[in-house]
Amino acid sequence: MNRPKTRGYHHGDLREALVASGRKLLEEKGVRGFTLRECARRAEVSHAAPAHHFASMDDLLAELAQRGFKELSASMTTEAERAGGEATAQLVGLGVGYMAFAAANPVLFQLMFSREANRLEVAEGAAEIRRLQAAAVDAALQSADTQVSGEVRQRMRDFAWATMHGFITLVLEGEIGGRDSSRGLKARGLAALAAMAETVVRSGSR
Amino acid sequence: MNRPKTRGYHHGDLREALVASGRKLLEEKGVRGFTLRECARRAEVSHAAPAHHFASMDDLLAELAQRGFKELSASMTTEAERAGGEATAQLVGLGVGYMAFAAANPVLFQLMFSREANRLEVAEGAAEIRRLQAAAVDAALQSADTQVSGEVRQRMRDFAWATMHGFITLVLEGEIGGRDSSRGLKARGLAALAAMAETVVRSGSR
DNA sequence: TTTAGCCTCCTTCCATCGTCAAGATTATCG
DNA sequence: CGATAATCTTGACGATGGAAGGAGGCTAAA
Repeated sequence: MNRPKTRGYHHGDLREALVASGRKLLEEKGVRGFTLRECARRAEVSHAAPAHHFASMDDLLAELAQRGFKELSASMTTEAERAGGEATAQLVGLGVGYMAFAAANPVLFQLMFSREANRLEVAEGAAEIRRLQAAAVDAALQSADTQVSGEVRQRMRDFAWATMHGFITLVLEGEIGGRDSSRGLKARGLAALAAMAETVVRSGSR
Repeated sequence: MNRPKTRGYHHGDLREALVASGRKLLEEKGVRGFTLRECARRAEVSHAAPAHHFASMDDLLAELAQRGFKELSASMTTEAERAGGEATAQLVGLGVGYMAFAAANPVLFQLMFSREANRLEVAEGAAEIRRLQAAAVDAALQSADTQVSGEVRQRMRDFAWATMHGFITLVLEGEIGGRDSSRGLKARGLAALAAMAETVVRSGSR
């Protein structure tokens, strides 16, 4: 073993080390190439050590997904604040934060929204995203100062989320903007978000 | 072995049998639970037999994805024809076919659009979908009898695909309509598609 | 300070997996 | 009929996730 002598038998903070190495490994190898043993290897620990911190590999993945959702909502609120106070601008801003996170963590994003990581704690993170999104849609609808039925509001929430989720998903899968520059892709994403926001407010002023 | 005596040492059509059992297995166990050996087991064949028909497991998955794309485009064109001749109706119809296929084959759909199955033949299938989609968007734009720039047309293609892909994706991941009835969900999907189509034609009449 | 108990980590073991190599069996075609 | 190719089986290898039990180090009570 060539592990640093500064640490002895005990690692100190293996749990965090596993989360860190796991996250890197995930982006490198993809969900299917992810391996608990390689994870332990990178933390310079035996292959059975992780069991004391995560009952199974899926537990580690769930933890990664859960933290991912926290980062995702942070990225969304950050971009929304930067976008200013107007309702549609905020809605677009949320989408920008959403896409920025996904682009920076493609595999983690895929994992977060894969049915296989659908535990309770993870679903909680997704619910927070839904709340952010719904609130922004509702605000945009209200800014168009016409009352709108509960059903239309629900439909616009669906629609708004679907558009922003679908666009970035297709980008990550290589279906949109294969040989496009990052700059050009961002513009296309913004255009999709703008079309989405416009449709939302228009449905409220009718 | 209780394999039918009608077949001896040779299977007869192992390739097709593997494709069939593989497809079932995929939906049952998910992408991560998919196993080449279990696949061979269900075809009542030794664990190494598949190697003569598929060089690796990914080859089998690629074949499944490729066939999936053929079915997907068939489902889309079928629904589009049923939708009648109007351009926006056709656009919505394509989306209905898209969602119907995805709902009927959730895991396969996920596989088809996962970056891991991104071989040349599979990408060809995805390109066909893109073509269908793009043609319908262009037709809808043209029906709004105003000329539109190439860039706007591209953006509307993005937008339209993103909306329909995003909606069904979120449904499959359990993020939309968790405890909703199938009927209700279909209505929500149609509403999203309608909002999308309306936005497309509106961008053409301005 | 000593010591008992607990937490962390390691080693070993098992069943399973994908893939490869070699042998057995059948089909095909000259 | 006989040889060649295609197909399938058996057996093996390295790697994986997980379980079991032992060893090392920490902490708190005595």
